Amino acid sequence: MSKKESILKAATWLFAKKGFKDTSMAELSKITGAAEGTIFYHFKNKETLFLAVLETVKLGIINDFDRYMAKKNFKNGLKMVEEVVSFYLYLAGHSPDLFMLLHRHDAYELAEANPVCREYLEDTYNGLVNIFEKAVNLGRKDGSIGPVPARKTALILFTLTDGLVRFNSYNLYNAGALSSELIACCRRMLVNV
Amino acid sequence: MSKKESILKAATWLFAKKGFKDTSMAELSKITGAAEGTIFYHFKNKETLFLAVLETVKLGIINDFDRYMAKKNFKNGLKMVEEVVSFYLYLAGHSPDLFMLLHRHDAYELAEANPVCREYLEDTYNGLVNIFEKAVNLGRKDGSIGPVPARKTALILFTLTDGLVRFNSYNLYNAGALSSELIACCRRMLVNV
DNA sequence: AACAAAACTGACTGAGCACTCAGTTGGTTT
DNA sequence: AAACCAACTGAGTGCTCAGTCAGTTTTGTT
Repeated sequence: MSKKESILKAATWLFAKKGFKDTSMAELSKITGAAEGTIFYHFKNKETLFLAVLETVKLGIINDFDRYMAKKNFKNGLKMVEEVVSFYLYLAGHSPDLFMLLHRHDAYELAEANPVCREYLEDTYNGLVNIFEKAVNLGRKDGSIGPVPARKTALILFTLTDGLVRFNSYNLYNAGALSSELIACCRRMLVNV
Repeated sequence: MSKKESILKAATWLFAKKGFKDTSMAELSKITGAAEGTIFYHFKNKETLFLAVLETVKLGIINDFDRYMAKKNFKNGLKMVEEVVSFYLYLAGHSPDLFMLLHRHDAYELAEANPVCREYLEDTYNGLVNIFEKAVNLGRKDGSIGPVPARKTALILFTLTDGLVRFNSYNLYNAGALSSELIACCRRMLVNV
């Protein structure tokens, strides 16, 4: 792994763990073994580094989902929704850093001023919501899902799933214990009666 | 309004707008017209001030809900769920600062080390989830809601509603346009068939 | 009026921070 | 071997910030 790569990797971890402001370049330098100057040689400034991290997060999540979708074929739309929800929870459990970064306010604050940042966020969320929407549309066609508006329902499904992941990271409630109930709720919400 | 009160009020606004780290005592001093020394006379340090803010947030939200519940009587449990969701969205729209503070990571990070902070958060969330649970239990009894586990369902309803509020504050999607669909989803999720 | 306590002040301090820059290293080209 | 260059270094710089403190003003009490 090149020094640039290890800086990026450690930065992802640190930004996720501590947030933008509480991540210091001195600590990043210590963790990676790279001099502070080296960090600024590869990344113009802290904000640029953060943007690079956001891009890898976006690519990482979208790539994980693509690979999952490629090797699966779903019985019907409703089943697909259920499995997408499950996979989302699985991913969030296995790559907590990626989701933690999306759940902090840092990126949204930067997005207000920085169009590139905004684009990364929109791409990430659109990619995810689109998958839910595809599943709902499939279910509408094959009859497993009732007459619900696809896009809005996809947004709600996504919000619900993502909200549970977030709650889990707060350590206030154990959202893991809710996952099967979550899927039951989605089913009741969608199923064609 | 005493100087202490105006410091607390301005701090709530600033912490919500900028987060803990990006809120400076110098700016707080300028906004309130109180000298920096005055702030530290009333609040031992920045963290103590933040805790005081969190307490007012907790009291504010719980108080708002209490007053709402006191003057309402609901047709049935399902209707109550719907109206509680609506009221939550209404409150979040009218007191965005309170919810923004709960949606930032500052409080959860502090809660890891500070039991008082953790208690404030748990009280706030428990107060809210309990209201949802009451509504679900009512619906189970009066038959408007099907045989769902009350606590878990309440948690999911809360997560869903709160998730929508959060998404709205990100300015990525307009969650306001989703509120009626949200209530329809809750209804489908709960209704006794 | 005299006094004490509480409220308030703002210049100051020391620590931490992002970022710079003059210089070094090690590999490749001519 | 000379010239070149991208990668790398870390002490140094200027700035911001939370928190302090010695002193002043306001308020309440006798």
